[in-house]
Amino acid sequence: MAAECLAMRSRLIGRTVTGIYDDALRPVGVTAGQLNILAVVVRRGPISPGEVARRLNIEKSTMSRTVERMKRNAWLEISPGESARSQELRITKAGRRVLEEAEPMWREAQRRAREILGSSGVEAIHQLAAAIRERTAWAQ
Amino acid sequence: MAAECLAMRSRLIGRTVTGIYDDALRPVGVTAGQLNILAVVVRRGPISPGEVARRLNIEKSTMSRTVERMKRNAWLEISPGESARSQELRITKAGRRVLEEAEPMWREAQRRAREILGSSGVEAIHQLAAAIRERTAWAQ
DNA sequence: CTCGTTGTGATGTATATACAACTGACAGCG
DNA sequence: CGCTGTCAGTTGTATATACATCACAACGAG
Repeated sequence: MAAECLAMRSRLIGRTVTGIYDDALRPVGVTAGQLNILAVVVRRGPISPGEVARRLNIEKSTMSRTVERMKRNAWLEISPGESARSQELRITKAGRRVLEEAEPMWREAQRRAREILGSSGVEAIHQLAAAIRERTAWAQ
Repeated sequence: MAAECLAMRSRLIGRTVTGIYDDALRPVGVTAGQLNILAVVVRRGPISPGEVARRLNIEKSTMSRTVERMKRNAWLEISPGESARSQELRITKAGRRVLEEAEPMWREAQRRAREILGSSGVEAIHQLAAAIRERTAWAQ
């Protein structure tokens, strides 16, 4: 069982790859997940947490807590959105700085990950992720 | 960046696949990771936590806490090992029962996961995991 | 034998994650 | 207008995970 469990194996891959990025990003103190959120927020201007979560296929509760940490770090600014029940996220100066500092490191991590996974591995991951996102799109 | 980050994508895959197993296993109250530990312990007789962790490529601290939970559930029994600094894990009757009940569900989850990932996806995951394990073997 | 090193686990602290339950706000319906 | 259902976000609770550090035992060199 342990020799073939797909859950264990895909988590192993996830842990390993995440480790590469988190190692690289440690000097900046941002995680891969947080960096991706920053990237989405900077790109899409003021955007609601829920929208970011949908774009990144993240649970809303995970998003809520991650945003909280990023706000604590003053990387994100949160203001009430159009309707009183929604919010708007904006990147702050500090957030922008983090993003700029982190980008080359992210690039380096991406390079190292490619190296470790091999081009077929990289392709497989992109393909699988795309398939999952498509499949989940229907649920949203 | 968000469109191509390998860390995000591999974690997405891991989350999705894990979700399939955890859904299937929920009635028994065991997670995929715990089930794998049970499988290793039942197979390898009395075995130390460290050894299990090495076999499953799990951090020793993660292992320590997972074992604690499984002990709390009375699925595992912990006794002092040969040397005073090591321990021996044994599966209990309750643990065996869980394993038996869970196995068909695990099989079903595995089937569903295969279905979702497709045969090329399954192959890619096995291949990547194998490569990572090999690569890490050197570090151990 | 003593000291420094290494192996095994435990623990502190922090993030990511899930699911369920909850709150508040809105929107449509009767 | 008042209900009812839905949407956005939060919070409770639990697991998985990482890294650093600690405690302790065991081992090996001198």
